[in-house]
Amino acid sequence: MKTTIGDRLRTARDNKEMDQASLAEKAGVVTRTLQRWEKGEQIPDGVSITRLARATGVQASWLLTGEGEMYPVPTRPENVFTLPGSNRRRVKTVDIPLISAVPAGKVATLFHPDYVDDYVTVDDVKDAQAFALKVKGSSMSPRIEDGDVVIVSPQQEARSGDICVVRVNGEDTLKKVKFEGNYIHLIPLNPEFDPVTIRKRDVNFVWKVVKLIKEL
Amino acid sequence: MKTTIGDRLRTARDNKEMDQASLAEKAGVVTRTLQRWEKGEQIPDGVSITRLARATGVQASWLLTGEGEMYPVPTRPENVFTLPGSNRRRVKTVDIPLISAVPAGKVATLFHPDYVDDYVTVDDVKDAQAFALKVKGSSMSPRIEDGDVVIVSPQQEARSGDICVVRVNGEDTLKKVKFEGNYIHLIPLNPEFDPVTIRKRDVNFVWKVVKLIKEL
DNA sequence: ACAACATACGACATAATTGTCGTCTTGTCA
DNA sequence: TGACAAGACGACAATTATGTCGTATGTTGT
Repeated sequence: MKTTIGDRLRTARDNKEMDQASLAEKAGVVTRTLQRWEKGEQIPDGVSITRLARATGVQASWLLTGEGEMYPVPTRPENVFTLPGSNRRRVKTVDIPLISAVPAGKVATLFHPDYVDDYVTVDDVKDAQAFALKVKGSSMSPRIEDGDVVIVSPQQEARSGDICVVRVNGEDTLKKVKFEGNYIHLIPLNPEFDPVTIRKRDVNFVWKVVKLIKEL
Repeated sequence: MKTTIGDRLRTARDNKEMDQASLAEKAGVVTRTLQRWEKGEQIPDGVSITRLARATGVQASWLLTGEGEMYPVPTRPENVFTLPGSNRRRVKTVDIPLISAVPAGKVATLFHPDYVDDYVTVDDVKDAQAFALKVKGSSMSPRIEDGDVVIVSPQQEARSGDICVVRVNGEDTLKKVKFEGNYIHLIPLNPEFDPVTIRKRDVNFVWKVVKLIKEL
């Protein structure tokens, strides 16, 4: 069952609970034209598609292809502004969702509003999928402690010696990792805890920690 | 400078190093039509836009609006997921000067452009006089290490047990402080260093550290 | 200079889309 | 029941996009 642009347009309009007349007006066309689009009799041009996407709140690419996200993921706006002072320079900051608990399943779920508690603003994080986590437990103490916030960049490849968030058999830990063949060593910084060696196939993910924020 | 669909289409084609003829063929139109699109004389219909986006590898929504990412972000395939609206709330952020060296004299001097190397953006710092410092030395290791950035809030009163930037007889150190009568104990976290006890009148200032940012 | 190529654009016919008008159906509510 | 709103759709003219010429410009390599 493949959907057409017309079907998707209809869905988008229904979701917004708009009638044909008002959507057509926002798209800058008459009702009859919108009907022909919804019926698939004719194909809207690019400008109209843009207006339709805006008016219905869906993503233009979804309207066109049916692929990708129907509604935009909660965006993290870039706050770009100029700072005062003689050595003015542009600073690019990013808002990153702070997630209380990493739910089972997909990474994308993380950005679900239910899981996003808050946002933290940081400089210099390239990864659009980066997010923040509050640390629980003291296995990385004293360097990283309970309540600290770590910024995780799932797109960056983790290497031996990096501090990472690792999920093993459904359980999440924060450890220094060391790769060795098919095994991964998880090394707590806290000498009171012992290193653990696990098989790579038991690991659900290894996410590199790129920044640490500690409130004192 | 606002770009049009035509401009973006041209950019996308150039980036792919395709000539008009081959892109036009992939879009299912003749060269002349592609030229009119690039020149902005006419507007392609939805199906053509989809084909153009596919052929050039850019995102359809970028082609249409110029907003969002030009090229799709490398995402894990399992990430595709539809999200409802967000309950995002805005957080107030502050830009704080990052200072390389604390000069002698008043706090206000710190904000002189000559001393400001950079700015860091953080949430939740109430103190308008707050500033950031790069840590040198390892007396607070392993919790705070060389190269970490600390946010200092001179307006907050330091109490026993707080980690502070202390200037004693013109020298700056980062230590845990303990007040006791007319004396202050400066306690490094690093056990290799010894605690120091000094008289209060030898202390130029004690600034409380409210946040620590560590790049990994 | 010459050929080969990519690009640019005018002119005109054809095809597609859109606006306008009218009519029809369906469901809702007083 | 009648009035009304939302939607559906046919017909025709107006508008816009496209295809198919032809021709012109600039660049590259021989």
